[in-house]
Amino acid sequence: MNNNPKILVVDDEEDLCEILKFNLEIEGFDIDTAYSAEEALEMNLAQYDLLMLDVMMGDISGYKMAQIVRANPKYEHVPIIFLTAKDTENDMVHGFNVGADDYISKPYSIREVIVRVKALLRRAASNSKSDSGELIGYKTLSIDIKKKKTMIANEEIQLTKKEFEILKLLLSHQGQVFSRDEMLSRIWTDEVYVLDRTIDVNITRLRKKLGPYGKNIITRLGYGYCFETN
Amino acid sequence: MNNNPKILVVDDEEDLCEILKFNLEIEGFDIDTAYSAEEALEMNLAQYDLLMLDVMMGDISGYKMAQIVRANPKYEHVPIIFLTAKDTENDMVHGFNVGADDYISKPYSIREVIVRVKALLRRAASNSKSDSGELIGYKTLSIDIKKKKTMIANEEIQLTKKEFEILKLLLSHQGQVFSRDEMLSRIWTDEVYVLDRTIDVNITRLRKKLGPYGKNIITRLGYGYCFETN
DNA sequence: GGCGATTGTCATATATTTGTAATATTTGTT
DNA sequence: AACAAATATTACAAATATATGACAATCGCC
Repeated sequence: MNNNPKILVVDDEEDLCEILKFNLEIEGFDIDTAYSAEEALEMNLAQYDLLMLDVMMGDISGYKMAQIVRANPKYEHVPIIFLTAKDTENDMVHGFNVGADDYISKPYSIREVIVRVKALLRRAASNSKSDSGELIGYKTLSIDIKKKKTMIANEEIQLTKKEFEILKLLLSHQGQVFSRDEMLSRIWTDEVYVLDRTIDVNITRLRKKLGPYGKNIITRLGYGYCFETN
Repeated sequence: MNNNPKILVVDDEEDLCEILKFNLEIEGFDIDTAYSAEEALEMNLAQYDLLMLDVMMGDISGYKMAQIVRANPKYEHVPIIFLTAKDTENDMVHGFNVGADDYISKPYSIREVIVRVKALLRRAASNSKSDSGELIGYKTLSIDIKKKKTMIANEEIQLTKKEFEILKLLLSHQGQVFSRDEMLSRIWTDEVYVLDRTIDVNITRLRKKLGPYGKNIITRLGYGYCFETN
């Protein structure tokens, strides 16, 4: 498992998908492709750091897809870039109105796409602490995202990957409740199918290792878990 | 003091500054202007939600200014948009490389500028606000949707899932009456069939937990329940 | 391929929520 | 005030949800 940004490219012109995939992978991104909005909407979109949508596609246009994505609380935060041949001002305005973060009209150069993708990811990352590589913490508990290290008052705590990922998620959104499904889609890769109860077990393990801070991971019965700051 | 986003426009063509100022203020932004990078750099840039920089300016170009801004930890997070007549791919790439979040080349339409500004602010805001979940409330009673938390004057009230969902429904439509059937279809899953009387029982429980605010959940005989603001 | 660490599953124990039914109270109407 | 209809309350049982320990499967690494 690596930490490259994951991008989903959705375009019904398979050649264009491949060209983008090829070039963006050179830049160090992980690219998945879908050849229709329908196909894309069946995927777990929360796993991506960015969606690149073609506007003109079969039954569901890129605009329509963006609206669907933005209406789903699970996905609404994922940045969206439109790629399109349409180049009137109205189209662009419409694109932004359905929630685009950027809008690139064809013919576009690959370099333009790359720098715009990077700029968007840079901003998205700098604002969501979780990816910034900075320290996240609460009182004497802190985690270092880049070093994958967990400390309690200068003592290092050995967490496994899953434990660390769960703590990272909860700690970087203190107070926010995450359902088991949400945690599964954010932390587990989608090829893997595991039971809800797996979360419970990992939470138990995490709590045990966190000692006194274990109490801060609280159960919202019927909803999920959160890290509570008291 | 209001809460409009504050934007600084830096351009040595005073007319262009004024045009932007005029149009963006119509959209509800607070605009300050500076006619050179030197002038802008003497201001407290941290107060702004966005910097709009012309690339071609006197002694210090927009690019140079962006580099200076980005190098200062106090300002580095402020989003930057370049406005420019330069329109070669290299210029654009350079703009992004010095830390731009967007790059708009002249001739640009005011509408394009406006939607791009909005998109950028939307993203910048959505990420910083994302942890302080949606709050709904009445007087000292408030609920946090993301945290699934209920507070009365800084005291947390422990509600069960059904109680919380009922309160959320009533509180987010204050004054509106919901029939038992409506509440059943909104809060209970389709597969489950429960008696109308179940609602009554849950309402009773909720009222008890809400203490003084229990009185605000009132019964419309023959119709249902609502949260009354008195 | 084998070893140790990690991770998932299951079985079981425990805790909490929720629905129902029986009973009491309120409300609107006459 | 009396009555019927609607709602409130209470207690209990059933249904759900979670916690945890033990074991099995899997992964990563040499």
